[in-house]
Amino acid sequence: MNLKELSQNLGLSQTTVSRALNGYPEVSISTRRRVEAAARTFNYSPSTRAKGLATGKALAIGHVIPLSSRHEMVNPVFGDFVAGAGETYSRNGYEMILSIVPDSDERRIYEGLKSRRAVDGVIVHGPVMNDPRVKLLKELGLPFAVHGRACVNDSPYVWLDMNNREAFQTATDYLFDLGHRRIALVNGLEFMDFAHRRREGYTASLCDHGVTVDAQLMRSGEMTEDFGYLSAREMLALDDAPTAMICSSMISALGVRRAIEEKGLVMGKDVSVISHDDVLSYLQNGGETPIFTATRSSVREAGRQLAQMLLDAIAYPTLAPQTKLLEAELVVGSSTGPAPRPAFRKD
Amino acid sequence: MNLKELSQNLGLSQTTVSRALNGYPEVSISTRRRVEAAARTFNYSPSTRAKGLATGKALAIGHVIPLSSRHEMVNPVFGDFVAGAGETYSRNGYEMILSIVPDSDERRIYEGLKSRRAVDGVIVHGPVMNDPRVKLLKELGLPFAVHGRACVNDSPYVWLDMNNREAFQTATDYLFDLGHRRIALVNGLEFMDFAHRRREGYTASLCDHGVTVDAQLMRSGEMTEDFGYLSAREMLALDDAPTAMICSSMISALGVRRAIEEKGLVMGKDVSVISHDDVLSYLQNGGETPIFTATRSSVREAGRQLAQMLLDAIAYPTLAPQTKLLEAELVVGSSTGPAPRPAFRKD
DNA sequence: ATCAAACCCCAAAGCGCTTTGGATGACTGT
DNA sequence: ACAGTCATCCAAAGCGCTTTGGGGTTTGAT
Repeated sequence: MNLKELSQNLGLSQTTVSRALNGYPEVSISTRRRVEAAARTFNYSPSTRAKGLATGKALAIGHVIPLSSRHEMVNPVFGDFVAGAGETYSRNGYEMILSIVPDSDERRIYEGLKSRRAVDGVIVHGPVMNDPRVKLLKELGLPFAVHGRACVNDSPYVWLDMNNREAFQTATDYLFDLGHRRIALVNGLEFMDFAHRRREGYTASLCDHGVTVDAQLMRSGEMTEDFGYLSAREMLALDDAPTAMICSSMISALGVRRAIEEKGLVMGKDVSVISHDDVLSYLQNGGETPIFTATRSSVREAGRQLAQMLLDAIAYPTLAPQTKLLEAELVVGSSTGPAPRPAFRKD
Repeated sequence: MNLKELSQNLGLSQTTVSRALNGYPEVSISTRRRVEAAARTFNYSPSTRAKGLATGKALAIGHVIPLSSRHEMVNPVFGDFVAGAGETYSRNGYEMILSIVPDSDERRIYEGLKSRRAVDGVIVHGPVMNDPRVKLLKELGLPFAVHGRACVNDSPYVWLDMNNREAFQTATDYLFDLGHRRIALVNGLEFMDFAHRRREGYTASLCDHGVTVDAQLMRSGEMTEDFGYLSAREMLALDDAPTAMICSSMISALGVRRAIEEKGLVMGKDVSVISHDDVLSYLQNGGETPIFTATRSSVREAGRQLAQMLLDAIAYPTLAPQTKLLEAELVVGSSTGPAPRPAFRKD
C-alpha cells in the first residue's frame, strides 16, 4: 500500500492524505480521522526512502563502531549503549544504521555516509585522545555526538561523558579512607580518552594523600579477564604488594579476583578491589548485594541521553553544542575492607 | 555532488554516467574510465535513498534484537554477531539497520520494516522454541534468516546454527571418559532453542553411559555470573555433589569457578568444568592456554556466514532455503581433569 | 555506394513521497 | 449583493536515481 493507492481509496488527493498524516493544519478534523483510520486498517506507513528523498532528511543516525585493528575487539559496552540509543531513536521515528569497521577504514566510512546521504548524523564511539574524527566530521559538515570526550580544545562539539576523573579519584580516596596506602590501578588502554582521565583521577588522589606514584602499580591494557589476572598476579608477587586495586572494567576485575584467590588470599579482606561498573546487562555486579565495590554509571542511560542530544543538535543546528557529564555513583560491595595491618606492626 | 551535476561536469547524460558506474556494457571503456575517475575526484557516491527508490531495493538488512521484557537483557553475543554480519554487508554494499525492541513489540517492528520498505530482509536473533516469528515473517513475505533454529517443522527457512546437541554430548562424553559420573549442567533458559538442544545432548550422553538424569544437577537460567555462582554453590553443597559441570556460557562459568574456589576446591582437580565459548572478543578464554576446557564456535563467523546466506536468498528468491550447521570444536584447557577418586574407595 | 549491425549515447518516465502555489466554496461584515 | 476571509482541498513539480525505448555514428560486408 502506498500513498497513491491510499488516497485513491479515500477519494482524496495525495496532498491531503500526506498532510493529514503528518499533522498539518490545513485539513479538517473529520477527514483527518478518516485518513488515519484508513491508514491503520490498510497498515500503511510511508516509505522511509521516499520520504527521505522528498524531505532531504535521512531519518537515520549512523553508529560507527571502530574495530581495533590489532585485536579485532568490539567494544564490550557497545551493545548496551546502542540499546539505550535505540530507545530514543524509535521514540523519534529515526532508524539506527550500524557500521562496524576496522579503525583504518573509518574515514572512508564517514565520507561514504555523508556523500550517500545515508544518515543525518553520527555517534562517535570510543574516542581516543585528540581524536582525529572530530576534525574530520566538522570538515565534512556531518552532525555528530561523541560518547566520551576527544580531548580537542579547538572548538566545541556535542559530547556526553562519564566523569571518569572524579569517579576514580573518589574511588581512590575511599581506599585511602579505609587505610590503604599501596593502591594499584588496572586500567584500560591509556591512549583512550576515558582511561587517561581515570588515571588522572587516581594519581590526583595519590598526590592528595602524599603517596608517590609507583609505575609498578599501574597497568594498562585491553580490558580482558586475562589481563586483569596477569596484572594482579604480577603485582601481588611484589615485595611491597598492593593491598588494594582499582580496576577499569568488571571483566578484568574478575581476573583480578582470580589472581587474588589463587594466591590463597581473600578479596575484601586481604586485598580490596574497586571496579568500574558500566551496568552492562550481561554482566551484573552480583545479585542482591554487589560483589564488587564499584563506581557505577549506566552506559545504557548514556546511550539514551546522547542520542537525544544528537537529535536536538540536528533539529536546531544553530544552538550551541550541548555537553553532559554524568557522575558515577560509588556503591559499596563486599570486595573492599579496611587495610590489613602489616604483620610487623602487629603488637 | 549528485548524478546530475556529475554528468553535466562530464558533458554526458545521467544515463551514461549511471551505466558507467554500475558496470553496464553499453558504454565505451574510455568513457567508463573517465566517469570513474571523475566520480573519485568529486567524491561522488549515489544516494542510497534515491537508488533504493528507483530500484525498489532497500539495500539494507534489518537486525531486530529482542530485549527480554523481564530483564531488559541484551544478548551478550549480539555485539560479535553483528560485527561478523557487518563485514559481509559492507562487502556487498548493504547497510545494517538495527532495532532493539522489547520482545512484546517485535511484531509491530517487523510489520513496520515491511510496510516502510526499509529493509530487504531481516535476521532473527535469539529464537525460542517454536518461535512465532518465522510464521509471521513468512506471512509478511519478508525474507529472513534465523541465527539458531526455531524448531518449527512446517516449512523450510534459512538458518545457521551451531550444533548445540552434538557439542554438549561430546563435552559430556569427554567428562565420562575422564571418569566423572556426577555431571551437572548449568544451562541457559530452556525455552530458548539453543539451550533446549544443549540439554538434549547432555541427557543423551548420560543415557548412553547408563546414568540416570538427576534434576538436582540441571540448572537453567539467565546466563549471568551470579547465576553460575549460585547454581554451583547449591550443587556443591549436596551430599552427592557433582565432580564436573558443563556450562552454557563463559560468563556463568566464571561464577561457577568462584563457587568452586570459595569452597576451597580447585577447578580442574576437584571439580572439572567445561564451558561453551562463543569466542566473544571481550571475553577471551584465557591467554596462551585456555582457562576453560570449552566447546568452541565463533559467533562472529556465524554472523559473517548467515548474512551471506540471507543476501543469497534475497538475490535468488527461487532457491531452496539454505541451512548450515556449524560444528563446535572441543578445546582442552586446565579446567578439566580426571575424576577425583571417592575417599572411601581409596585403598 | 548502400545497408545492417554494432556501438555509444540520450531524453524522459517513473519510484513514493513532500510541498508550492493555487482553486473552490462557504462565511463574514457592510 | 459584494468583496474579503477562512477553511479545505488539489495538480504538479521536484527529490536523485535507474531504466526504457530510442537515435545517431561507425564499421564491415555487399
